[in-house]
Amino acid sequence: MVTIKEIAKKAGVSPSTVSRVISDNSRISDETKKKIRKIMEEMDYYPNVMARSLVSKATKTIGIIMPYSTEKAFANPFFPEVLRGISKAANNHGYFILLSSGDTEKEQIESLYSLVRGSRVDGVIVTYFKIDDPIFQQLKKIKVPFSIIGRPLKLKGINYVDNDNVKAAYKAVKFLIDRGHRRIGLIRGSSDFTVFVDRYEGYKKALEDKGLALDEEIIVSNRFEQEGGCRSMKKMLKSSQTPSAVLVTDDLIAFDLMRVAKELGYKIPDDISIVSFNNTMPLCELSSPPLTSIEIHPYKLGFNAVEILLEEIKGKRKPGKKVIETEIVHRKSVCEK
Amino acid sequence: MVTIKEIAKKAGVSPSTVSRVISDNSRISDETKKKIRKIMEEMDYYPNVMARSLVSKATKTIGIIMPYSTEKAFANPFFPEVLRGISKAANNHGYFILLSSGDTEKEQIESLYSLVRGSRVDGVIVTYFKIDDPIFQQLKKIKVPFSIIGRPLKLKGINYVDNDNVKAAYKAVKFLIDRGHRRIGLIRGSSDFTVFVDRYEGYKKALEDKGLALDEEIIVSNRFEQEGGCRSMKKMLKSSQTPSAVLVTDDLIAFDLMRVAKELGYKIPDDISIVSFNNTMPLCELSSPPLTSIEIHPYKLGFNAVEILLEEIKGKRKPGKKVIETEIVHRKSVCEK
DNA sequence: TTGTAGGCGTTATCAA
DNA sequence: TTGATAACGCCTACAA
Repeated sequence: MVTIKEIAKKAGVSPSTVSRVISDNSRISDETKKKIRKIMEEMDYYPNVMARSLVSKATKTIGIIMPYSTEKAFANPFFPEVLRGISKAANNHGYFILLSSGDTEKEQIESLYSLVRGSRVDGVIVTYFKIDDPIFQQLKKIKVPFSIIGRPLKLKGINYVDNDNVKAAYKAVKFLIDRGHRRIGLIRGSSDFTVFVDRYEGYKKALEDKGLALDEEIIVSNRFEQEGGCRSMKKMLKSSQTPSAVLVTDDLIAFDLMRVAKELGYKIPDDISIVSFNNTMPLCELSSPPLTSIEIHPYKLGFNAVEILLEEIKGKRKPGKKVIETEIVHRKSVCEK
Repeated sequence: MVTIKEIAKKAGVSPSTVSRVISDNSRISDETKKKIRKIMEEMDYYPNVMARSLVSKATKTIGIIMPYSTEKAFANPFFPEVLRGISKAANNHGYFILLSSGDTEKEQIESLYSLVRGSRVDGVIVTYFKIDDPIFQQLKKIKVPFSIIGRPLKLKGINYVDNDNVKAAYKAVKFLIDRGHRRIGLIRGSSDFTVFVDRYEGYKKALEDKGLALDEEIIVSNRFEQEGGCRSMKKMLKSSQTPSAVLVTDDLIAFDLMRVAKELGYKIPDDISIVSFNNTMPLCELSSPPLTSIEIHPYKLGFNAVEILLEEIKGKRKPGKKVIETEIVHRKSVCEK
């Protein structure tokens, strides 16, 4: 491994001169610069990042935290897509990305801890927001710059990127109402995540604004537990008055719903219209019928999470938020009534 | 940031003593150890990784290379799944993972270069093998331990993890033949990747063994180009004698084929049976009909790529390979003839 | 069992 | 415009 010293020796100058050439310091003669650059080339020199970080206190690396376990995270195409955006933005700025892992909450926290405390990263991006997740306390405690994808509960001094989920759900419900639907069900998703809370909020608001009553009978709360979820879906569909449309907070769940509905003999969209979230590709296009879904632009979410974070790291701005627009992608799972 | 020195001062010992306690050196009295550990706890000490790597020459980090662009890579659920396996194994060994990015071949190589030459990583995993991809020359040139997911062309001295793709394709074709199919088409995939070359090999071998002729008319080479792909598929389906079954080298392509086939009025599996590769979930289950596909265990591929790599890094073994078994997952896209 | 001193590869400060 | 020198935080002979 060739070092700055060896270059210096070969060039007959001091190590500091070489260092200055590397940083393109203005007070080095062009002549020396040229000479030294040539030697660096010849000797195939590359600066040692470790040594550099040791003095500069910066690693040019950001840590990424996925929901534990990474296992589940990757199952949902949302996260790879977010990662893509992060990757791209980081790359643009010459930053590297380090994936934090951990199958349990505890491992997750340990991983974060060692990442930050060991000075492996300059900042951290958390790809989700979950209420009461201890990771956020940890994050504040260890005082590392971070940004969140999702809406945190307490906003002061926190960077985050999010969709306006209230609005998105509102628009979706309005979309259904405009097409003549009056009895609209909801599959909510875990209320531990602000995403789902917000979508619920938008749903309620839209019904209210249009003078439609909220009916708990056609609101399903269960989620990730496949089993309970299916049972609740069935219950909803068989309720005293079957909904003519359902808003679902995640495509993957919507597919389950479609399956359940078909099992019970309902036709989609004739008997039941469905609008869902995430516009998961190619799933939404391939399902039958193709699913009308709300594009939330996970790539942009990731991309902007990096931008915001780096602005803070570079001291250019105070923490703030960035909202990514959403739009409904029309397919075949909704009919007019 | 609390350092070893501060701990030393507080404890009234020398920094080296503290360092020895950290590495649990056997020649430090239990008493001192206990005392110092307590102080470290109190002062919330955490060793600085950069400083440590600077002297130890190890980063406890492995770099991951996805096909450029990371963009496309994540579109195929195969890669997230591989990443999961890598992540898990790395975590088990206390290693971190650094994602290499780059939208172009050139960027990719630069990224790898700075990763390795900057001493950011102890080793590298390449998640694919592409014939003549300059990344591999680069890899050899910079002399970094690495392992590959996929079968490299020259095997000597290279770590790799792979399925036996020849065998897998062979079994798939045999499976179709056993069910009465005699005219079996193939959608090959780019011959730049050994994966696809091998699957083609297995296909040919199976036909040969069973005394069936190879018919170029029902072998489609195009791939990633959506357009040309569809046209070729149509051509195959409309060939002088439509195949009763098709082997497809990637689920995502199989879905395209299904769509094209349906457009042309063919029923699946009644008119055309399909077997494909990757067992992409939940896609394979959700498609109609659900797709019979070959599980290649991407998680295991990733997991073992790490294991092999770390064995080499730790000097425990010579480079070698590891083969991951495959199996056909039976669904509804194949019928008896 | 512990301390001293030098070094890992860079950068930054202060002189020259 | 350049060179010494110290420092970043840690590790490891070599001494004691």
